[in-house]
Amino acid sequence: MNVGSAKDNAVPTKLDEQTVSRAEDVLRNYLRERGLKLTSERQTLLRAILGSQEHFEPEDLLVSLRQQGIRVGKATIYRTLPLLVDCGILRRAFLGQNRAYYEHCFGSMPHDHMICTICSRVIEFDSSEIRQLRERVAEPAGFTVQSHRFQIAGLCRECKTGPQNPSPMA
Amino acid sequence: MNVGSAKDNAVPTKLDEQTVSRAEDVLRNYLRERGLKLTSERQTLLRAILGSQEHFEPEDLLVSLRQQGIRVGKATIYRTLPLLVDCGILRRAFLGQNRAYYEHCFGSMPHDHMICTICSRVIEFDSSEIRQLRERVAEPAGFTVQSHRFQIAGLCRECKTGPQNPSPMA
DNA sequence: GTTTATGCAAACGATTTGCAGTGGT
DNA sequence: ACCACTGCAAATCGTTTGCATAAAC
Repeated sequence: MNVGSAKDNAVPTKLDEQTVSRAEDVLRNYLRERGLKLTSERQTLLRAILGSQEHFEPEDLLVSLRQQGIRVGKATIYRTLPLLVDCGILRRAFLGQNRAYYEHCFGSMPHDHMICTICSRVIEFDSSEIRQLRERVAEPAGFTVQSHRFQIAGLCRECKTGPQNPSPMA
Repeated sequence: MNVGSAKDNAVPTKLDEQTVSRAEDVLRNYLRERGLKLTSERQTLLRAILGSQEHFEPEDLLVSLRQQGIRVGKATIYRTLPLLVDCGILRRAFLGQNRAYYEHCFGSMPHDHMICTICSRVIEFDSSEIRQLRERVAEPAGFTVQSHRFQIAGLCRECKTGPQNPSPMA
């Protein structure tokens, strides 16, 4: 059930070129449909995002790219991320407190997050049960589900014995 | 299963004095335990919050109080809300995009929210099933649950036939 | 060629913080 | 009296926007 766990942000890793080009197709179609353009910056960002295995903030992307000697304007990043969300490549994941966290969801198993209130470690878990539950809950209200966000705050195994931290869900 | 629905923010309503004084006790104890003080501003805010039946933002509180001719500094509000969250009277609820939403949870049934992506209507629903589910999911990871946040985005009954809006979960 | 995108820097808006004065305890 | 709290205004910080230039189509 546990899919993985994470700590660092937006660390670029080896890319599956196959996946990249499939994602690029998705993006290309999405853009064409609305008369938008597939610029080199958008391709760069798409690559960077698919390469990141973790949750990241817009700023992380900027830094990560700079370290690779690639310069992309901050505004471009902020303007591009919503596009990628909209075409289903990216999703906004859990929120720390009042800032945007993203993770790519292209080809990855749907999941949600547990976040340790002490060490901030993030543990992912399969969300299929929640997916069923959300339908069951929405139906009697005549509500049509588009998406959900589910996050659990608490103490991870390692922090359970350490000093307590009361803050429930920042 | 459906507990209610909401639209406007922080509209003061008639208060159950009994509830107010119980809540005040909770707050008083919480403060005393850490050498903090029960000021008149904190009492004012507690009252205002208990009186609000809806989800609200810090700014809503400020405005609502001003309308009643009560002046409380914005900073005081921002400094007080986390205290109330910490002592369990308040909770941070769903987040629009990157701002803080609160609702009081003193004596109210635990619930989560469905939010219509078109009209922003909020529908509350009982969260007991989610509470069981979160334990089931946390246990194998050795994770101790403190709290969760669950929100469903989609189309409410009324908007289902109106113009579509793609944005999944802002 | 036309139109959308980029990069920069300025603008924004929510939240936070420093500080002098006020008020619980 | 002491120390925390308030209010104000200034400071932060993530995010958005305006505009001149560059790049897709």
